[in-house]
Amino acid sequence: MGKSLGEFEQLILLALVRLGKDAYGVKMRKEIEARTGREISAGAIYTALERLEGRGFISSRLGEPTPERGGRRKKYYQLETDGATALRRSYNAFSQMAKGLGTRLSALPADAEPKP
Amino acid sequence: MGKSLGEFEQLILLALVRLGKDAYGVKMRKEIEARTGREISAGAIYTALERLEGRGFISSRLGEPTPERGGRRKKYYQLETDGATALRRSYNAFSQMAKGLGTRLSALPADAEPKP
DNA sequence: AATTTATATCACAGTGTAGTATTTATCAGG
DNA sequence: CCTGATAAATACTACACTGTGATATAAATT
Repeated sequence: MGKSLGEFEQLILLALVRLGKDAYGVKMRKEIEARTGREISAGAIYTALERLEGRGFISSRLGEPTPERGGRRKKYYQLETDGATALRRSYNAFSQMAKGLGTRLSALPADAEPKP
Repeated sequence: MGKSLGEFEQLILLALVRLGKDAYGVKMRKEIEARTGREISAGAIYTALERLEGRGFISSRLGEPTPERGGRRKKYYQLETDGATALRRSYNAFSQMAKGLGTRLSALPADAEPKP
């Protein structure tokens, strides 16, 4: 596809930005679920993260083990230049397309009516 | 995938809402290109439109021939209930995830810095 | 060893896209 | 009025990339 992001990838990068230095898989998943109300399988996150890293959009480092009842170490992610660019583009594209439609969108429970 | 929309599909539905009764392939394409600055092949639009119609998200009707130097008839699209629901969801998800990040996103030319 | 936290792998369906082709209309010349 | 040229628009094809659930591993603590 090249430079652009899928919808899910967008959400992941947004979660990453939101969480800042505390961005790792499990937490991103919870963040997205909490904010969007949509359920996400664990696997989906990691697959997407790997692909994003493969494209150089994000980078990762392993965290130190924390004494919180054991468990595997966290893998923290950081947004890279190309990822930031792509995210900004997606964000702008969406904003430009949605600009001025706020009301019409929130008020679309049934079908769309062009003008009253 | 079920109910959710891809990024491109979002843009198409947003274009559709924007254009209202004047929403047909060529015009949607121009609208998206004009607003997002990103080039789109003609084929991409129609493939996506067909799939969206297949899912019942939109419906279409053929327009009458117009005397504007000939050419095939336009196919006008309309947003259906399910499509409106899906679009609203996508929109809300994105908004929720991006909420408060406006500044941080616009100001991400290079790489991300969590906090100064 | 059992339990917990977290990430990894797989495989298949769905979406994105460019490139090429086809259809349908009008226009101009004869 | 036919007929070929031209214009406008949509359709088809094929392949790469993304979305996703299911299942499996791994690494740490108790």
